[in-house]
Amino acid sequence: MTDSKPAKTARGGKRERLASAAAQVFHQQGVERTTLSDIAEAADVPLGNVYYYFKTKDQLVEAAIGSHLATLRAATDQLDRIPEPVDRLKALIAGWIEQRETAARYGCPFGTLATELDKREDGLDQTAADVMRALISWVEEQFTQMGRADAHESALSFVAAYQGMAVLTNVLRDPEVMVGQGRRLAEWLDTLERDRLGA
Amino acid sequence: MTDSKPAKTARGGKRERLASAAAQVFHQQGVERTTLSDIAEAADVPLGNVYYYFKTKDQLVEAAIGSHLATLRAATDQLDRIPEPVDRLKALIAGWIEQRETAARYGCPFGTLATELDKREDGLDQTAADVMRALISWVEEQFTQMGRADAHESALSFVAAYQGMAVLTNVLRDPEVMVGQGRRLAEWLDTLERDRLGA
DNA sequence: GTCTATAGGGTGATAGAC
DNA sequence: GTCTATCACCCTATAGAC
Repeated sequence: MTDSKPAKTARGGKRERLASAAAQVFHQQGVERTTLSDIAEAADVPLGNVYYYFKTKDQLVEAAIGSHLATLRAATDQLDRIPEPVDRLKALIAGWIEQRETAARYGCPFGTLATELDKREDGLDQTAADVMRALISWVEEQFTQMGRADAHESALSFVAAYQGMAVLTNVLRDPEVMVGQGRRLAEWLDTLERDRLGA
Repeated sequence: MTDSKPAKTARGGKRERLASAAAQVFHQQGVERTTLSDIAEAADVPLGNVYYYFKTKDQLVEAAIGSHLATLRAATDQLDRIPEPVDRLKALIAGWIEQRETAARYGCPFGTLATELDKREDGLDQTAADVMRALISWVEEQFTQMGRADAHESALSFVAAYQGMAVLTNVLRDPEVMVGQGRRLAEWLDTLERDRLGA
């Protein structure tokens, strides 16, 4: 989806550099406030050259979404090595807490992008929705393995809790919100496990 | 803050019309994608005339935030008439669920605005943060009246849960997410009350 | 007070030299 | 394949007629 060119890209992988620079700058400035020259500069590529790799700005947005999906895949691949599903979810929370300073300044890298794209009327919002669905599915699988009958609803609650605490952390500009709310989310997981073992 | 002009506004309250039109159009299109002529048209005011009431686009953003604060105040004033604090929170959730179709299409009117403003570096994001704090404070007061020792943290969780379900409802374009997650949030309130009465 | 016409600045996109 | 120069457009904001 991201790099299916007939093996023409010479060296340096400028396309990847542009895609990942786009993801970063979009996160910090938002899509609308970001100019192509901002991205070119961040990727250290001459402005006019951008159009050789991406014909439109929207294609850069699409590439940025792909970049987020790749990041998600890499993260869940790592988490899947943890034996217990509940610990995988806790490790995911720990990762979010680690990113608290970034979240306080710019919000969730993917959530804020998806929110911005949802104001538009083109199909880009659906591409973003697919990434969110991928996260929810992975979380749902953990709840299923934990033996929860309401795995899907629980997964929605779990991801919603994260998105919500990211919004508050960002709006209040307070990384400690992420710490405190992340802890409460982890405690909720403990409650679920206790109920399961107790019943 | 919104209308402190020396009683010059002739008739019709064009200033208020512009402020509330701005809030609505910003919600649907986002601030950056909204032009002054979009707002002028929505408020049924000639484009050039906008500058008589607001010298810059940023002042319209500020007015829109003020409009959201007024909406919040009106809502909590109504809710305060309900005898039991837990029922006030439940009524708040019910109101959010009622707005589910709008949330599915454009997200939380205030949360998405605050998120967009947080990408900027001017002080407008702090004005938005004040409104979020006002909501959290009101919710916290209800938890305090319910006898919760962790009223502040609970209020953050409550508002975060709403913001999160609004994000998912919006990104997934599915109003039913708000229904299902709203119900779970209400059930959590029931759990708290049961624990309190049981202990 | 109200509105029209327009200036001024900046951005996405293209043509074509190297 | 790589990059520079530039076009064409749109939007904010202003000057000034009514």
